[in-house]
Parts: sequence; structure tokens; C-alpha cells
Amino acid sequence: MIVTRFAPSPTGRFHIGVARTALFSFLWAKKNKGKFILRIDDTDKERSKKSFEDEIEKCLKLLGIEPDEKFRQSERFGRYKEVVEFLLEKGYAYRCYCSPDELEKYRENALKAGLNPKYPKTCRNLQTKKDLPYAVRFKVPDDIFEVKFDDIVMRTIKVETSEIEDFVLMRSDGTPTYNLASVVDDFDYKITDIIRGADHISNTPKQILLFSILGRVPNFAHLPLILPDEGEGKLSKREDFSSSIYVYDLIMKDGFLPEAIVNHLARLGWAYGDKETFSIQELIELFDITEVNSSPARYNFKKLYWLNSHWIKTLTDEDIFTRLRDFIPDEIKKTFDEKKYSILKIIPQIKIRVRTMIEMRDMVIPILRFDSYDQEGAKKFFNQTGKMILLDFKRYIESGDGRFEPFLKEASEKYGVKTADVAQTIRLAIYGKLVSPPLSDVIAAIGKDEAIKRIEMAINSISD
RNA sequence: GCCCCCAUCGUCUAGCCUGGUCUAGGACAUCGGUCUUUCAAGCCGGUAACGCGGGUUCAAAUCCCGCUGGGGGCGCCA
Repeated sequence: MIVTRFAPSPTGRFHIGVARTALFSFLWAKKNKGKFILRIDDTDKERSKKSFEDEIEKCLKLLGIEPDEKFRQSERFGRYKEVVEFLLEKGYAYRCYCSPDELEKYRENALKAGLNPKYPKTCRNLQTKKDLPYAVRFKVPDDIFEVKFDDIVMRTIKVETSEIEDFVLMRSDGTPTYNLASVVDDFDYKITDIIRGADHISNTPKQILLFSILGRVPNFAHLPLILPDEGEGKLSKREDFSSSIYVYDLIMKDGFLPEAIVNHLARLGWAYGDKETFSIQELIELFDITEVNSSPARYNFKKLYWLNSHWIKTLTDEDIFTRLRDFIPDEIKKTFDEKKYSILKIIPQIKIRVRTMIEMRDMVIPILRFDSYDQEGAKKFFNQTGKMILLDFKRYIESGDGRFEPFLKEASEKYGVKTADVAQTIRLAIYGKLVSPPLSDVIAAIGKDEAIKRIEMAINSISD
């Protein structure tokens, strides 16, 4: 059975980069009818926050990639200690009494001198225990020349053991480091395929050394990092990013559909022929980790917008209504619910005109409640001719003929204006903006009485 | 500085492993047209790429080497 895991550290917000790692792990497990485990990597007590952990789970749920199982590393400190004792006893690890300060100094100097700033193995061969605080370091074996592994995505990667330093397994405060905890957990939980970001490649040889001591080495798949839409550097390091990269904000504040985000993320580094749109079900069926690209991809907002408008069009009107409700301001939610039937009818006309749920909300609100006239529009259309047109139109719809087109032609000929301008005048009066769904649909949605009321209001707003 | 990874239109990619079918395909964006009561959507069409230099071969986007460029790592962070 394939067992994958997603192991975020709750030290920052959930952004699209980690979301993709989670997605790929989920898809690969589900495709193989395996298990997908969520592990919270909270060994860093200082930086870990419950709010970040909550956001991770909320976002996974929103995206529809929920784990089968979940645990925290902070719950397993006893187990890590046990493994450290074992490694110490067998001579795979040793106590290091160097102070962080001297080590830091050493590092700086090495970096300056252009050397690999590896730990100088000062305490590697100490025979006696000292009565001082100590960290536990892994003893990188001298008899192994290189560590080689076949990464599912990156292919063969080789590193000489001389490049690997005696890394810390346990800090002097007794807490485990990432490299230790991660390996112990992956081993204990029988993870078969470790799918994670390419920023972990350099940790892998260290971990493989540990895995071999424990007795089993899993498969690795390192996903190329997602680069920002524009500019340089890695996604997660950019706080100044122009648009949001946080999944929660993308969905709740910007109005993107989880379906679109998942679709876009899946297509970053992976393709299935010429197919562009994938539901999560299709992804589970078609996704293949062995076909993922090894080159980094750039996040593309333009494509996300397109994907979002695509997915909006595929939703049923009833579904859109439900989702849209979350974006409607509280003070008009009641009206929104009351007018459900009318809104449902105009949604088909709105959903082809918007790219996000926010844009959809903005197009629905003028139907629920008249706001104000577009300034430029009023300047252009609310003149004496406009007033006459509105007067005529008021009489026209009062007389009851539901059809709208004949009026446009009549008025156009009568006043010598373009039919488009006649329509714009009415649109402005009824909707307040120069852009709207087709007028006949808007009138049907707000109702004849309200339409007449708004026309009167417009007429009154035009001075003689 | 050292180590590792990567390199097809502006962007995401197909093709590369198993050289010839590639005058390099699709999508987004962009430009033009069409439709039209606004704005969209839809439909039709256009512009646009194998980073450079060496090999190997009858033949290279595809294989090899170098360069250049981009990315990542070098913590008692994960």
C-alpha cells in the first residue's frame, strides 16, 4: 500500500507552494488507494503556533484534500528520545558540548573563507562524558563514500558523504530536530513515498543514512519549487507579493473557487496531454507522480482567473447561490434569501461575465439594493433626451408588454440616438452602472414595480 | 565561496527516456475579426519558443561535454 504524508510546520501561513505539495501527496495516495497522513512538524516550540495549524486544516478541508490520519510531532518526544538513546548506545551518534556561540563564529569564518561551513567534529571522539549541556550529533560514517538515491522526480542524485556534516539530532534542551523527528515518524508510520519540496533535497542524504540504520529507506519525490508570478526568489520568502498567495485569502477574500486552485496547482509541473481542466476526481484518476516535471514552474494568476471563470461556469445555479451567500454583506443577506428565486434565474447571465465570486457579488448587489449612479454615465446619459427616453420607457413597461427590444428601436428612431445609447440610459437608471447583465434579465430579477420605482427616481434626478 | 537541481512561445506545458512522423502541438495572456442593448461569454484567425558553443550521428528539441542563465541548500529552522 502507498502511504504518503504531508508534513507542514505550523510556523507560517498556508500558501500555494505548500498547498501543491499537499495536493500531490494526497493525489498519489488516493490514486493508489493508499493512505494520506497529516503530520504537524511542531518541534520548534518557539515558532509554532496553533493558529497556523488551524489554518492548515481549514485550508485542506476547503481544497478537499483531507487526511486519513493526523498527528503532531510534539506528541512523540518520548519516542525520539528513545531512538537517540539507541543511536548513542550503538555508536551512531555522539554528544557535542560545543556552545552555539562558538559554532556560529566558526560558521561565519568558514563561509567567509569560501569553505563548506561543516561542523568541525570537535566532540566526535571524546571519550568521557562532561557535566555540561550537550546536543546529540549524528556520526556520519567514514566507510561510506557517497549516498545515492533515485528520486522519483529528480532522477539520480549523488552526494559524497564528505559533504555531509555531523548534523544535530537532539538539541541541548532535549527536543529533537527536524531531521531526527521526520525520519523516525516516516519510519514508524511506514511512509512509502515522501513527497515534498525540492528545498529538502540536501537533507535527503542525511535522512537516508538514518533510515538505513533503522532498516528501511522510503522513496523520495522532490517537487520543483513554485516561483512567484513575477520577480525573483522563492515564493514563501516574498512578503511583498502583489497578489495573495495564501490559500485562505484566495478563497475567502478574493473569491477563487477551491476547484480552480486545485486545478491550477496540479498543472504546475504536471500535464496530461492537452487537457487543461481537471476536477479533483479526474486528478485522482489521472495523476502520476512519476510524470512530474523536474523544472521549477511559475505561478500564473492570469491562468488562475481563467480557470476560475471556467469552474464558475460549470457549477449549478443552486450551488452558486449557496456559495455566493457567504460573500453577501450581512445587512442584505435577508433580501438575498428572499429573492432567491429571481437570483437563481439571473445567475446564468452573471456567471459568464465574472471571474471570481467577488465579481459575482458585485454584480448581484445592485439587484438587491440600488446604490448610486456611475458618475461618468450620468454625465453622458442623464440629459434632456435621456429624461424623455425614461419617461417613454416608464409608460412602456407600465403598459405590460414584457418584450424589451421593440422599445429600443422605437426610441432610437424617435430621438435619433443609437439603440445602444437608449439601452445605456435605461441601464444606468435601473442598475446604476454602465455594465450589467442584459437589461431584460435585470428587470425580471428586480421586478416590474421596483423597475418603475428606479426609473422614476432617475427621472427625478435629472434637472430640467 | 562550496554542494545539489533545472533549462521548449511572455507564462503553464506536449514532444526528450525509446534520435527521423517537429516547416515544434495545446492552453493562458496578447492582437485582429465575428456576434451584440453594455460588459462578458462563444466562435474564427494572427504574433510568439527548442539559451549559447562544441561534439556523437546519414539525421538532434531529443544523446554527451562545456558555458551562460535560473533555483535550492550550506542552523541546536523546518
